[in-house]
Amino acid sequence: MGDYPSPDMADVELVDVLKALGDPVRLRIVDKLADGEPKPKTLDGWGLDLTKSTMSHHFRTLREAGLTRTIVHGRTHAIQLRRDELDQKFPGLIEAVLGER
Amino acid sequence: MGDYPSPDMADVELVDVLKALGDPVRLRIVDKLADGEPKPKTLDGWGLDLTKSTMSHHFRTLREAGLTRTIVHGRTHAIQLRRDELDQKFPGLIEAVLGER
DNA sequence: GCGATAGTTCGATGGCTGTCGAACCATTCG
DNA sequence: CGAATGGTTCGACAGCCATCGAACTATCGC
Repeated sequence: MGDYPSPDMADVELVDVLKALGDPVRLRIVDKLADGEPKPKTLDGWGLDLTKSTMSHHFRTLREAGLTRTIVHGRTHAIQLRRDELDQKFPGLIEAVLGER
Repeated sequence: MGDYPSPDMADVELVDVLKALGDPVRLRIVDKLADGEPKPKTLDGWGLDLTKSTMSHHFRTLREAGLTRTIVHGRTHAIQLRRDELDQKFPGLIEAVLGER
């Protein structure tokens, strides 16, 4: 049973969010998720040259930190930024982090 | 020759700022610096039960990440958030991080 | 059912990092 | 000068973490 629980936003701590964002790979991933739409994990456009297992590790870290949710769809997974909830809990944070582009 | 160089804000990378903030001790320190005033490193009010050397390590990390500057004043040091520069380079970030209090 | 595909998990490895105590450095004050 | 004070630096240590390859799980399509 593939089960990919995201924490309740009430339990999400700012410091853990910041720690998750304080890695170049994960910051990049979050950046690609900026528009709020779910993106397949297989996306070529991550622009990252990493193994499947390493990507999986980062996806998990983001999810457990409360930044993303995983949407299972058959044998493929999509990942989505929890934009609304994050904006409510940490106003301005996501926007600031996605800043310049 | 006590020299405590802060990096040029132009060279400061967002991911390094986030990494520096992604630690409970340093997030706390930054929080205490919120008002922009220099605070003595000896401040009792940090609320942290750590050794001198450990505090020194965190102060250095914050400075090298571009978050703070050190002001030497005789044999005492003060630390100050680089609020204006940070606001200009990463609009909204500091405010979002200082959020709830 | 069987092969292929999407993804996770596990174990190993090397590097980074938070913490401490002790030694050291610089400045002030008597 | 000499002692006390504020801080840094160094070495050691333990725990964490990014990365990889290999093994495993589950689903789709023939």
